[in-house]
Parts: sequence; C-alpha cells; structure tokens
Amino acid sequence: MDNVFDILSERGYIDQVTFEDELRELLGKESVTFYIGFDATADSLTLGHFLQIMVMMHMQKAGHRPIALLGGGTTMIGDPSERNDMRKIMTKEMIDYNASQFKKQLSRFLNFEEDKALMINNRDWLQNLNFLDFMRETGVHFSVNQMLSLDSYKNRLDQGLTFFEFSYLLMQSYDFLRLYRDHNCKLQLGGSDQWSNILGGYDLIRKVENDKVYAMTFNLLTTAAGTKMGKTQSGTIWLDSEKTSPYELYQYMRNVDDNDVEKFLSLLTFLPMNKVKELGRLEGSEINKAKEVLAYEVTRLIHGEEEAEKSQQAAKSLFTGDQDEGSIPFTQMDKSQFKEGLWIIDLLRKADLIKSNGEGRRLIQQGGIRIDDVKVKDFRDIITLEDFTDGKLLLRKGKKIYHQIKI
RNA sequence: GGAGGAGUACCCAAGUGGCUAAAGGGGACGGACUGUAAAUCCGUUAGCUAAGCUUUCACUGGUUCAAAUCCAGUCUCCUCCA
Repeated sequence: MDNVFDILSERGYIDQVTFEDELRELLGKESVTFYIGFDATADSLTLGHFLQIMVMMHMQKAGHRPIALLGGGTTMIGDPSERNDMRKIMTKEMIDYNASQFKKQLSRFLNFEEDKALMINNRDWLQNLNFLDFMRETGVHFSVNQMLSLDSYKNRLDQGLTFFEFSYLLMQSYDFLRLYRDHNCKLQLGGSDQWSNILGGYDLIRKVENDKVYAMTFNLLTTAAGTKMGKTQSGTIWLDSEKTSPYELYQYMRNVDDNDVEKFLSLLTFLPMNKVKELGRLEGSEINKAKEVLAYEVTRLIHGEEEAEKSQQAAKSLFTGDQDEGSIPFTQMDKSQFKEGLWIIDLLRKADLIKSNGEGRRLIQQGGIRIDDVKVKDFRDIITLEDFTDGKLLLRKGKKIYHQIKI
C-alpha cells in the first residue's frame, strides 16, 4: 500500500516536517491520530481551509484518524500571526455560531462514524482553566526570550502586542498536549504560518510527557502571482453555497492562471497524478480543457455532482452563445416592480452587482453592462416588463459576471 | 509615572491656510487585445437622477471670508526612560 506521506509529498502539500523519516515510517505502519485546528473567525470555511480538509481526507483514506479541533476557546484570543487588523475581539455567541457552521461543513468531507474522525472544541478545556495551575504546569515551559525571536511576534513588536495575544501560543500548545493525553494524538498539521505555533506544542509534550510527537505544515494556497488564493474582488471564496454559489466557485476555478492549473489539480482534486500531469502539459488554448476539469472537480467535491454539472452547463452555454441559464445566480423579483418601469441602476443594485449608484453609472458609461447581451448605453434607462422574455432577463457585468432576474 | 512621535480614502503614502474630493504607488473595477488565461495599453476608483450639490483627512469644540493644514481638549497607537 502507498504510504500517505509519499502521496502528500508527491502532490505538493508538504512544507516543513519534523523528523521526516520517522514520521513517514510511523504513518506507514500504524493508524495515527492527528489534528488540525480551525479558528472560528467567520461563519463559513473558505477555500483556504479546503486545502487542509483535502489533507485530512487523504489521511483518513489511508486509515489515520483526524481530529478537527474547533477553536472555540483560542478564537477568543485571536492568533497574533494573522494580519494585525484581526485584533477585534469576538463575542462568545458569534464564535459558537461559527463553530457550529464549521461542524456542519466538515461533516460533509470527513467520515465521523464510529470515531473514525473526531470533532472537538477547545473551549471544553480552555474555558475553565485555572490560571495558576495552568501557569505552573504549562507557563513554566515557555521561554519569553525564545518566543520573542519568532517571526510571528517579531513583526508585531513595533505595532504593539498585548500579553493577551502573546499567550496564544501557550493555548495552542496546550491544545496539543490535551489531545495527546486524551486521544493519543501524535501529529499536528497546519498551514505553514502555523509552524511555530505547532512546534510550541511539540516542545511542550516533549518536556511534560517525555514523548516525541510530530509536526507537519503545508504550503499555503497561493496563486502564481504570489497572492493568497481564494480572495476575489467580491471577497473570499466560501464553502457555504449561500455565501459563494457553486457557479461562482466554478467560475473562480475556471479562471485561474495557466501556471496554477497543475498545482491546483494536484492539491484540490483527487485525480491521479499521471492524469494531473497530463492535463498540466496542455498548452495554449488547449489548457482550457484542464481548467474545465479543475473547475468541475473542485465544485463536485465541495457541492456535489449535481451542482457541478449545473455550473458546467451554465458556463458552457453562456460562453458559447446559446442561452441556457442553468445555475447562474439569480434574483427573484416581483412583477409589479416593473409595471411602472424600474431604473436600470436600481435593478443592478437589487441584483447586488454594484455597491453605489455612482458605480453603476460609471460601469454603464464605460460599456460594462449588458442586458441580454445588448450593451446598455444610457444610465437613465428604465427597465419594463417588455425587456423580459419568458419572465427572465440576463444581466452581464464586465466580461464574465452574469446574473439573472426572474419575475 | 516621565519625555518624544504618529493617526489621511480598500492598503501603503504625499500634502502643513484657499488652485484639494485630496499627488504617487499597490490593489480593485471597466474597455481594447486574447483562450472566460497571462502580459501590455487606455480609462475609472466618496455619495447623490450628477456640468451642480452633499459628506470626508482619529474624535469634539474653536480661530478664520476660507482648515486635512492653525489653536484647545479627548481617544488610540508607537518609541525611549521608570
């Protein structure tokens, strides 16, 4: 049987590992319990998280046991290595709600039956932690001198860092210790930005329990342009279909940079590597085929076969001419609103395509808005029932953003 | 607790009385070119049914015909000292 370590390595997930050879051997011979932490800072997981979920799925497939650790407790502090505008403190209610959403989403990807995977909230132990006990047991093992030399803190030194945030490392390390004790968890995974946080736990367990555990980080999802993957003009790509529709996800993946295709196929799909390489070799406009496969596969994994199919249909028909709306995002509106006629700008706003009337005017002046593929020339235009065919009207913003109005 | 410095739009950053809705860069958006790609070029980037008007330069109040710019107070952050 293939060692999952080799699979992860071949597909390009791995960034840094402690004791690579030992870990590889361990993963090859027994079922290992491992964990990844998810801080509940938003009410949905993102495409960035999906990369981590992919790793968990690979691991579970290979017979290892994932623990998804929801950061109900740590989120109350906030990881200081995340960008500095994240300092706002979230309420417990928000965090709990977010954690419950994460839980729902994670259940789609991992098999939680018969304890094949666990979902645990670190609030369970952080909530009622006794400060003195914690400091005597855990705090004594952390050297401030060492912590200050970490990049994640160094960057923060000139911007201010409170003790509140400084203690984040201790909490995350303590998490690892708890999971080690309670569930024999021997491995922590995370994004490459988590390396020092993970090593904190690794060190702690070594000191307190005199045992060796392992750490592994993966490359963050970045594009060839060096920017963070999963961020768009309209914000983040979410896994929640309410927040990012399957069609949008499909389009996002369909539009990735040529240079990213092979990488994303490898990281975000389960296609065998020979197939990935084959698709990656396509050149010129041929590579569009690879992008279609990528978009389809990712949408299928996240939203299921049916949605992937619909998104692909919609994309094909829109970009090749014949009108089959499939699963293009749409807004349902009331007929009566068009009796008197509705100002085009108002319509765009209702469809959420623009943020202000000024933006709408600008777009129209620049020729960026089309209705049923006819360029809108005047921003004073009024839309009436006559503009609809079969109760539908297709708005297009720019080259590739489509939105339907149904009445 | 003491001394000094800073707070400008999505981000970085110029601007120290009127010519400033605020230079420049990044990002983003629209157009051209393409392959629903990249690169390049052009344009846009506070709000408003808009050649005019309204609200903006941490906050509050003041000086002035006129304030991002001057004064007073408040808040937040940074640096050094204790």
